[in-house]
Amino acid sequence: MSKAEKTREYIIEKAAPIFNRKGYSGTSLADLTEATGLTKGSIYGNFANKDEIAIAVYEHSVKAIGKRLDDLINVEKTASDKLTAFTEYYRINWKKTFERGGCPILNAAVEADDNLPFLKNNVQASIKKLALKISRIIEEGKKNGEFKKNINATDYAYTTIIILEGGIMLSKIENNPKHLFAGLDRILRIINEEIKK
Amino acid sequence: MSKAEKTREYIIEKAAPIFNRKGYSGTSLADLTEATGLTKGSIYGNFANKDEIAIAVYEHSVKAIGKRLDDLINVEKTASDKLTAFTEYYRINWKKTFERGGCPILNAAVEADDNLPFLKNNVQASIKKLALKISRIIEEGKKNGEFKKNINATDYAYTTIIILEGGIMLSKIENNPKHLFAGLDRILRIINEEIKK
DNA sequence: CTAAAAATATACCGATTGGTATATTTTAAT
DNA sequence: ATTAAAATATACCAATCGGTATATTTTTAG
Repeated sequence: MSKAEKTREYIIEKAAPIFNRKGYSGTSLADLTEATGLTKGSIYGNFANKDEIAIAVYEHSVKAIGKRLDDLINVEKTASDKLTAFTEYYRINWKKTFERGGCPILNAAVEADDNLPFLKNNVQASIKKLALKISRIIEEGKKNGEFKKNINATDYAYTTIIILEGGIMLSKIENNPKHLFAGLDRILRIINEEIKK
Repeated sequence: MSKAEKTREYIIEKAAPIFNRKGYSGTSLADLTEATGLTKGSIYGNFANKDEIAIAVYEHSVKAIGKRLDDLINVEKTASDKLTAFTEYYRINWKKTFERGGCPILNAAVEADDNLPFLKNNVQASIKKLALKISRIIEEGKKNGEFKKNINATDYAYTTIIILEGGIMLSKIENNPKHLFAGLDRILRIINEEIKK
């Protein structure tokens, strides 16, 4: 890894929680020079403009969560346990997640939809990817006999995301994890009552 | 109503969709002078600063939705029909709502939690008010024998909000109402299967 | 160790930001 | 119709915005 590549990653890592907390419009380049200790010249030597930083930061944040989710999911054997592990991630990490500004997908989705066309495709793609991660587990459960065969895996994947993100939003603004936990409980209940055989 | 009061309301009405679409940080005073046709001097003659405009706009937006919800709910007799009417509001108005930037509560919650302390209390209060609106209907149903007596009305109210806002977020970024509709269906299913006797 | 290349810092740019003092116009009571 | 008060417009402010040309430093290949 060249020096510039290292610097690029360093900038992304330092910028990630700032963009996630303050949003794209709310984050200035002065915020980034302060957080990194670098100068504008150095940052713009590694990124063409602010948009490019925001995209790189968003992709980095989503990828990091995906990896941490996979680490938890992949140790489980059954589809049911994998879905439970998915919900456990948020039960375990809510505090750290909230400190870093909450769910990057939720934050970016709400800011980007009307306002940041350059980021919208990335957000849409990351949501599709997350839905695919969940629906694949459900399909796996259908195949190995754990789950009902006549259910729509994609629909349940999106229902899971809806409840998860709604719960994060509510818990974040109330500064209390109980709504998120209630959402996760609701997801598990749906799995037990509607998805499991 | 004095001239200034009229101007104040006029500014709020014109500013509301702009703040909702572009967010607080993303909305400039130039946006507001352009949308109103007024000058900065006139706007600042009616508001002390940008924060005060944002607060007034937020309160106006939430109040307007509350009123429209009440108009739909109050024509219904049973608690069950009132809750259905609540969900119907979003089925009917999703398009107009999306054009105006989506749900003000969701948007403000996501931007305010880390970033806009001056608005946070208002968002928290409006969510509590919405939860109360729903839980009162549920309590009404418990009293008149429609709903089970042993359920927690507040918990179900917050579950409703979680699913509603999660569905709005997803549908908005995908520009497709299906996720919102699926959320509303899920809310009605919960009412039928868990709340109704 | 040297020298070219790559990376970073300095110093600047015009435009825009939120905000204000003051001048002008409009409203409304007499 | 007159006039004081209220409302709005004009013209400005310093600070910050994203961005860049260029100088300096650091890295790295030979």
